[in-house]
Amino acid sequence: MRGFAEKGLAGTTVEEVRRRSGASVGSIYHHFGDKEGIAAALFVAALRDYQDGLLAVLAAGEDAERTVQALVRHHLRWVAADRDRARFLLSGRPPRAAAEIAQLNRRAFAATSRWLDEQVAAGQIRPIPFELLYAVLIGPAQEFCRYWLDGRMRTPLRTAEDELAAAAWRALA
Amino acid sequence: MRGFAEKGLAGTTVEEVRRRSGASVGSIYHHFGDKEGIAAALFVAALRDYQDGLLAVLAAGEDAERTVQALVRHHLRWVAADRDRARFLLSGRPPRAAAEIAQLNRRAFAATSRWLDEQVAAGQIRPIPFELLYAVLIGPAQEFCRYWLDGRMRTPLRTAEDELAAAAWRALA
Amino acid sequence: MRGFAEKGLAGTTVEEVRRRSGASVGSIYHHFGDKEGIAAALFVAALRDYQDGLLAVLAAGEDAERTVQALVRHHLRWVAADRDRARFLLSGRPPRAAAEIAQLNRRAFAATSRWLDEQVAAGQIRPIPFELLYAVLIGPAQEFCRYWLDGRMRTPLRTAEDELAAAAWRALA
Amino acid sequence: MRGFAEKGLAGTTVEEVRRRSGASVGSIYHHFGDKEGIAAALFVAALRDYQDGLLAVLAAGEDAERTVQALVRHHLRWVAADRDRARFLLSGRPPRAAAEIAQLNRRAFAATSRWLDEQVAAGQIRPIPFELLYAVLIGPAQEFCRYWLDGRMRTPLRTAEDELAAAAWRALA
DNA sequence: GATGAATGAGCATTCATTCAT
DNA sequence: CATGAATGAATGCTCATTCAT
Repeated sequence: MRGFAEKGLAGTTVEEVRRRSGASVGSIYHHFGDKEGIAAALFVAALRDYQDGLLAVLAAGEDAERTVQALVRHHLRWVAADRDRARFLLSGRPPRAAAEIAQLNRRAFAATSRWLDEQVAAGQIRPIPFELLYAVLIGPAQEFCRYWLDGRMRTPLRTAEDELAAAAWRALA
Repeated sequence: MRGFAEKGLAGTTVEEVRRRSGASVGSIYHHFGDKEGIAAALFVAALRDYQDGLLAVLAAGEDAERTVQALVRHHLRWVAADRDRARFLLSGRPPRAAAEIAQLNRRAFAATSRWLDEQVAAGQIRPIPFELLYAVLIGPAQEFCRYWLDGRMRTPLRTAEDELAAAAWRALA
Repeated sequence: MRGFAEKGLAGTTVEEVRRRSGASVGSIYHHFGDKEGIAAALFVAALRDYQDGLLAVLAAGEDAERTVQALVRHHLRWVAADRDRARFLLSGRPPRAAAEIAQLNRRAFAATSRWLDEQVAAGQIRPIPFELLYAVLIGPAQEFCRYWLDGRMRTPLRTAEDELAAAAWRALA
Repeated sequence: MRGFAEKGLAGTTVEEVRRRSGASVGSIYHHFGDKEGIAAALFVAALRDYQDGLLAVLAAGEDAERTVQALVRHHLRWVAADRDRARFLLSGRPPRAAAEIAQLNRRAFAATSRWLDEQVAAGQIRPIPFELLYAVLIGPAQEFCRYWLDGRMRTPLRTAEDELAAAAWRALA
C-alpha cells in the first residue's frame, strides 16, 4: 500500500509487494493476475471502506448541519486512521477495475444525491448542482489532508476539524 | 508534461520525453542531469507560473470579496488553460528541486499571509489559522478541478466558477 | 573469460557474456549480482585452481631442487592449459571479492612460507625475504608467459621449461 | 595516465582525460584523433623513456655482472619514479600504434641481442635463447614491481634491489 | 587551432511475468 | 495452490565523437 501510495503503480515493484506482504511472487500472481490487479484490489477495498463510513453518516438521519459536519469529520478521521491507505485512495489514479469502482460510486452517488434533494427541498441546503456538492463539502478537508499527509501542516487534524466542518456548513447552508 | 501528469515520474520514459521534445537524449541529460531533473524543471516552471497569477491578484488590491473570488477564478482558469500542466502540478508529487520550490513557496506564503492579516484586521475575513486558509479558499475549486481533469464532470469550468467563487466567499466572510 | 582477459572488465559487455555462456541476462544477474560479480567469480575459480596445483607440489615433499623446478613447470603448464583463463588471472586486476581472494592467498602463503623456512633451515635454499621468494621463483616463468600469451614468443612453452626451471634453481640454491 | 593504468582503455573516459589534462575535448581530438590515440601516445612515450634508460646501461660498457645488476636496478628505479606511468606500461596492453612500438622494440632488441652475443662469446653469460633472456633477467624484478605497485609489498624497492640484482646475476652467470 | 554543446548508438541493469517443480 | 529461478524486453544513462562557432 505504502509503495503504491508513495511511488505510484509504475514506481512500485512486485518484489516490494512480495517483501511487504510475505507472500511469494507466484502466489501474488495467482490471486491478482498482474501488478495492476494488486493495486486495483487495494483501491477497491479502500474505496469501499471510505464510502461505508460516508453512507453510515447519511443513514444516521441527523439534521443537515450535523450531517455536513459529520461528513467532514469522517473524511479527516478516515485519513488519519491509515495514512498510507489514504494517500493511495486520494492519489486518485484508480487502477483499472473500472467496473467495480463504478458500481461502488453509483451506490454512493445515489445515496448522496437523494440526501441532497431532500435537504434542498426542506430548505436546509442551498440549491447547488450535485456535481459541485462534493467539491464544496469535502474540498477544503481534502486539500488540508493532502498537505497534512505530505507533512506540511503543523495543525493537528483534530484542531482542523472544527474549522473545516464549520466552513463547509457556511458554504452550503 | 503529459507523460509525467498521466503516468508519474516512474511511468514516463525518457524516450517519450525525447520524442515529444524533439531534443536528443544526450542533450536532455546535458541540461537536466537525470529524469527527475526534467520533471523538477517542469514542476518549478509550472509552479512559478501559477503563483505569478496568484500574486498578481493579491497585488491588484481589490476588496476582500473580489479578491477571494478572483483567486478562485484564477485557479480554475489556470487549470483550464493547460490541462496537462495543471494535472502535473496538482498531482503534487514535487520531484526533488526542494530548494527552489521552497523559495517560491516562501514568496507566495509571505504575500498571502500579509494579505490575510490585513483583511482580518479590517474585519473583512473571519479569523482563520493561516494553514487552513488555502484549504478553505481553494479546496473546493481544487477538488472540482481534479474531477474535471479526469473527465468526470460535465459542468463546464465557466459555469462552476460562479458557484465555487461564491461558496469560497461564504466560507471566509 | 576470454572477454575479461582480452578487454578487461569495462571492455567486456554483459551481452557478450550472455552469448558465450548461453544463460539469459536475468539469470546471470540473479546469480552474480552485477558484471563485476561475474568477473569476481571467474577470478576466484581460476585462482583456486592455480593454487591447488601449487599446494599439491609443495605437499609432494620432494627435495628442494625438484620442488622448485616443479613449481616453475606447474606455472607454465597451467598457463598453457587454458590461455584465456591464464590471461585473465595474470592480468592481475582482481575484481572485488577481496575477502575470498585474501582467504585463498592466506592459505597459499602459509604453506609456501612454511616450506621456505624448512628449506632455508636445511640449507637447501638461500635465505631470502619471503616477499621476494615468489618473484625470484616464478618471475621469469611469469614474464615469459606474458609474452607467450601475447603471441610474441616462438619458443614453445615445453622448450622453455627446462631453461626457466634451471634458472630458478640457480637463483635460489 | 592514472586512468588508463588503473582502469584500462575502456574504463577511462575522455571526460576524465580532459579533466586531468586541462585541455578541451575538441583539442584532445584534434591532437590524438581518438581515445585510443591518447593512450597510444602515452604508451609510446613511456616505452621510449624506459628503453632509453636500458640502452644507456648497455652503452656504458661495464662488465657483464655490473651490467646485469644495473639493468635490474634501472627497472626498479624507473618503476618507482612514476608509479602511474609504470603501471600503465607494465599493464602490457599496448594500444594500437603498433608501428611505432615495433620500431622502438627493434631498436632495443638489436642492442640487447648484440650485447648478449658478446657476453656469451666472452664466456661471461651462459648461453641462453635470446627470447628467454629478458624473462630471466627482468622477470623477478618485474614480478616484484607488480605486487609493489598494487601495494602488496612492504619491502621498499631499494631494499629489494640488491637481492633481485644478485639473483638475476646468479641465474645468468 | 580551440571550445564545448549536441548527438545517438550502446550498455548495464531492472522488473513484470511465466512455469516447472 | 505455492514457490522462486529463469526470461528478455524495456529503460535510464553514459560516453566517444562531431561540428558550428
